[in-house]
Amino acid sequence: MSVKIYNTLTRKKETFQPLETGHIKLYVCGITSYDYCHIGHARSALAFDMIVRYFRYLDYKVTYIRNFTDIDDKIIKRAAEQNTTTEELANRFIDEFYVDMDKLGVDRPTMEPKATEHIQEMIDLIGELIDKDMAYPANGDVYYRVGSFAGYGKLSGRKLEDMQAGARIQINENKDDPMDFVLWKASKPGEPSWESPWGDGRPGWHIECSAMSRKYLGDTFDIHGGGQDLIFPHHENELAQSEAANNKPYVNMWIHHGFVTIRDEKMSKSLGNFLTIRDILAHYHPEVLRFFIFSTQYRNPLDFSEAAMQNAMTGLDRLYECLASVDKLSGDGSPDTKQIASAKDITKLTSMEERFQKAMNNDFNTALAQGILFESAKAINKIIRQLDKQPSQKDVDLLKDGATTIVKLASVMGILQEKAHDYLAAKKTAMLNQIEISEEEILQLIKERNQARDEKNWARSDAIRDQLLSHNIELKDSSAGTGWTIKKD
RNA sequence: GGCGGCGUAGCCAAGCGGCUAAGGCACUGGUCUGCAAAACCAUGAUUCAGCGGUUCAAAUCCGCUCGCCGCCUCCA
Repeated sequence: MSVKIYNTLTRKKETFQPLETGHIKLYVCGITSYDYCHIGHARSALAFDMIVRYFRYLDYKVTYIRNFTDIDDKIIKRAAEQNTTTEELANRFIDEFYVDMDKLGVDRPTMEPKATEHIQEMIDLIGELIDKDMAYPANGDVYYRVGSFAGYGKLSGRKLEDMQAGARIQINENKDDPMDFVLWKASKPGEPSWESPWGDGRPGWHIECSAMSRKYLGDTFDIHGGGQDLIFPHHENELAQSEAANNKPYVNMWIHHGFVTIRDEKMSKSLGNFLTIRDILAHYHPEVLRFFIFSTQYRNPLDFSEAAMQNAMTGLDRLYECLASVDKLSGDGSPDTKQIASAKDITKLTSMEERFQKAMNNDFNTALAQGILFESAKAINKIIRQLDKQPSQKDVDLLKDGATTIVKLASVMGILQEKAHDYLAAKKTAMLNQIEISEEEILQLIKERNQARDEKNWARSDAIRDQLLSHNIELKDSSAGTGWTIKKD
């Protein structure tokens, strides 16, 4: 089985084959750090976290580089507004980024280079481009000569003429051609700057990724990723710079994920319709956000809403409830009892991993993968419900193996990673804090109600249940006793 | 204006030429229960925005129309 990935460059799903057998080299554009991260950033981090986890699950070695842009116009502007340095501001929000990532359980990439720590590599790269006449200095700036690179536009599928026709490009008299883009910017007084052969200045945005990816992954590497909004101009320009400098293909496979939208509009800082990661985590368990994000295939738009988050939470709870009920199975089964699981349910469970891989191999179809988890949980619930007091060894093994496999597969998406009991208990505690009744009171009332039930005093029993219901507490009677949960709206 | 994507049950969402169109949420009926809840079982699209075409066969390929979204400027 091989992994198929949609490649932006060819606009097709292709069978993925790393350049070096068993070792995947991946570069992803990280954040520009000048503010808190929003859910769109979370989707990016989580999408590639999932992709890397899946490759590692398949036993690939993955070298994963994700950069920080810690110098650019917006950082300079924001630092000036806040009366601080670009360095302090950028580092502060890198720290905040890690706070969010750690809460979300995002694995750290292999390396996270910062732009400001690779100025020399960028100057070297720009120098090579000038030597090849692919770039030219002008009044302290350096520009890339777009017209000299034959492949310009191949990633974003644009023709140079079309771009010029509808272009909204600022007039800049330093440029030979309006489409040329900046590699090095002369600094204005007071701005952070670095020495260069062309005078004091700072790098343009696109050159940093070309320089850092080359340093850590080489001239040509397997996968380059980012959001769909980076295709043009950022990735188009990176490709132009790197291929012109190295005379080699830059990247084999380009992966671009879709946006998070709100009311079907792109969430972005410029539109102001964004929610930060910490806004969400204040109200939802991190796994709920992960579950929500993976409920749609990574390339499709994902519309954020409270209803969608509630939906995700209900689904996640259901899976945890299933795992918890398997955990409750005590001891070993009996070798003498007959197995009651149906052939169909046995197949559902034993084929789970194979079906999961098939889904994931098809361009990381996490939506389908979640469906497979639900089908498996359903089969488990069904078997448990039919179980005798002395369950058969075969059934117990099937259930425990099924639950173990669910947890293992879910780990690719970073969900179901808590002990089911702990997750459900923590949830209960969190919910208790929102209502005006203590657990002791609840348990006392349940005790009273069970006494009433023993006396068949149904009026009293129902009154207590209604009383608890007025506090949003729902009761669950079972042979094992009476449990309770917080009612969903 | 140029380029790209999407339109599948009440909502979310798989499916990418051929098994009864996954799965989740919601709804309804049943089993269970003193009654409930949870769980389980069952039910829901003769049909995939519309219209044509290709094919023995199309939600899936092609064309046109309608609607929505994104990129073309910093943006995950």
